[in-house]
Amino acid sequence: MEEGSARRATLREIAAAAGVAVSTASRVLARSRQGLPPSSAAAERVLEIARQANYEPDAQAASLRSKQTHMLGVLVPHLTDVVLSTIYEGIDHAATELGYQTVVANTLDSPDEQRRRAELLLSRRVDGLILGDAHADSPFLAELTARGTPFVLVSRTHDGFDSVTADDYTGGRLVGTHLADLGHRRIGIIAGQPYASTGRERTRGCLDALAERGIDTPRDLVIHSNFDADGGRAATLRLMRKKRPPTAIFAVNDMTAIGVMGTLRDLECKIGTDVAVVGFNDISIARDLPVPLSTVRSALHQMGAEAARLLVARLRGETSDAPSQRRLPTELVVRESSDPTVRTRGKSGRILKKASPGHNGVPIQAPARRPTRRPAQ
Amino acid sequence: MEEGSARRATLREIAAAAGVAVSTASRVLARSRQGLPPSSAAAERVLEIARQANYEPDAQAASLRSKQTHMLGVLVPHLTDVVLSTIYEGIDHAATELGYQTVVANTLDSPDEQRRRAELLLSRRVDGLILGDAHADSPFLAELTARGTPFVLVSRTHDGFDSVTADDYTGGRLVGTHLADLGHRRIGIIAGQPYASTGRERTRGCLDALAERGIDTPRDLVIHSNFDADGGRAATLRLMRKKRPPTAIFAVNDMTAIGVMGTLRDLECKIGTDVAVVGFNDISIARDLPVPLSTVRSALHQMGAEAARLLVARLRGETSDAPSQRRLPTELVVRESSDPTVRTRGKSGRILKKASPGHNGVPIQAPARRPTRRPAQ
DNA sequence: TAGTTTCGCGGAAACGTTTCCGCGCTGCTC
DNA sequence: GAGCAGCGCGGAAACGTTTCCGCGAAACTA
Repeated sequence: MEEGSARRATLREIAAAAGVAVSTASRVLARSRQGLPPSSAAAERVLEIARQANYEPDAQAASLRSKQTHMLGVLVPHLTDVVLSTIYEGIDHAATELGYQTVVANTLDSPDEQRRRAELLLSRRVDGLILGDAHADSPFLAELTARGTPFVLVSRTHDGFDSVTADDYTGGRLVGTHLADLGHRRIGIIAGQPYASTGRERTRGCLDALAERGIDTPRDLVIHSNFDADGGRAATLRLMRKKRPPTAIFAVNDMTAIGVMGTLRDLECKIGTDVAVVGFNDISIARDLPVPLSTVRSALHQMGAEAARLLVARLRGETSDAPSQRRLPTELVVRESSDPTVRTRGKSGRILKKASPGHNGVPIQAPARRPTRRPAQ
Repeated sequence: MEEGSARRATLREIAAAAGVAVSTASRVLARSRQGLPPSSAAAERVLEIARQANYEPDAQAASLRSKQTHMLGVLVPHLTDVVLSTIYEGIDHAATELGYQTVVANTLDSPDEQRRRAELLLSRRVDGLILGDAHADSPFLAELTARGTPFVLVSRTHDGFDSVTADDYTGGRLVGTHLADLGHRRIGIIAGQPYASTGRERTRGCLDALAERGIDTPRDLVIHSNFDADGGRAATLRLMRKKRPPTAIFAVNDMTAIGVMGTLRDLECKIGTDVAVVGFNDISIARDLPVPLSTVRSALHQMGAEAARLLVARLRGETSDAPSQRRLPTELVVRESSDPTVRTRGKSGRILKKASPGHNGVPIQAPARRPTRRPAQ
């Protein structure tokens, strides 16, 4: 093969050069990594020599002995989904701060692939897992628990396990309230996949808020779909082809909402005037779209970071045993896709309605807005 | 700490149960992993016992001895950029097929962070690196070569090193030709960061194609920016505030183009009519936008996959020594943001112009399109 | 049948760390 | 000044695998 490959210095060499035993060198370097100062002349010598030799411990060897890899495995449905990649960036950011590295894998939301990739990560001996693709009905989480593998859910939750999510239910309520206040009485919901807690909770929140205002939503206006633009396209066609199509559509995901808008445009509906559209997550392009998208902002980066911190706390045994189900607050961002009277120029001029964070089941007091004319069908 | 943590079976235990030496067990399993059938009764016994015990070799221990981790490190500016995450999915897909795992890290396009993360990956003893964030002027690549670290560039190229990119120059030419054919004579280019070969090549291609048609683009119409929507916003404001603003804008990146469209909307310009907009990459939402975006399609997933395959080939010493600079063909996708007469409904109805792949410097023969009226102002 | 090659097996070393254990030294206390 | 606690050091084992080496049996050749 190649001749290059400048061999990295080994601990044995450092120790020999400093005239100490390798155990001593190991201890000195470990202490220095914890921020402690060298405690003897020999220790200083070791540090200096290591620095000069550009020594980096071999993580493989270290973790073979210590049984700790300082790696976290992350499973997500799709990194090309900006929601998940943002969460992952948050995970990686917090993990790095805590001295952990992350390894991520796509599972395409397939239970088989989820198992395969988890097994692969576990054979790398990751210290724990962060799962962004929890399925409502899968026995996988229970199996992991039985095996004693530490893990934390993110984005989607599941009873009985640690999780960090947005307050999806309350977020859904915000949307229901908003659309009702605008005068809508017939609202279609594109609810995502039934196995994802995100879509379920957001849908439930919206339906509850509507019901409290005397608006009953027939079953057939709630449609399941993929969490991408194509899912939004397909669902929109089904909704708009009904005898009495909705005057507003809530897509539980911004990408889906973009598909909705694209399809409405194709159908020559004016977005926001003929049909109101609201999404969820406030991904960065939402405000940059030719018709800016109303949506519910959720703290995706923070969500990932919190999940990583929770997992590391578990690994360190710093926490109580009860499952921690953290729900991050959300806020409604109104833009022209639901209310054309809101002119949002550049960065400013947005209207936010904050939810009272994490307080499920209590109606949000959103300031009543003037009911708009019922949109032409 | 915990009592759970069902210990995984070790090779020693498997060997003992089968009544063979661990070296034998190791060989048998290695052979079976290569698809070879067991060659003796003892071998069959080992395989059966391993299967029952759900045995998975400890990757740490294996690579400590064998000096091969079967891991590839991937560095990208930002995974939240769908261009990079798509490339990464391609990398991971091909790597998995070849029996490699990938570890990815964000570098935020910062040279310091690039170094830090590369070092971290290397201390995990990854077998090689795939770099998606090559900087034009950085000495980093030469250093890696000097150290004998195998690597391949993706998305951005650099003289003298392996790379897999889109044929950015020809892609840029397609845009220049398209806009000239539409009758535009004053075209703004939002060129991305000067250190990225992508933006540079695309810009150069566009300028060349225009120049060949007698259109000279003043320097001040070429503006550098970040590769995101905000970059597009800022650059558009600068362009449109000029005494003689352009009638068309080429953003070398779709996200940037979305920022352009958002800003044009704020300025009350009609996209495609007042000002034509063209992006680059054809990310999936381009066609779903309320005003569908004209853009140049590049094979991002394939690009990542090719990069992974090239790196693995290098690792296996299967290739010649000369640097391989692969350029994947691109094609123009015309939509309403540059040509409102193209009505693209749903999935169909798009017009594609293919580039002759990889043939730099030769004018593309695009069918001449009727010149449109010069846009207002 | 004897000699030679082939082949698979077992033993043991090796990979680069961390951690356990025992020992000697320092410094304190009485 | 003697005894004892504390501390840091060196030696060595351990982590779980792969790979080298030598040996014996089987298979083939002459």
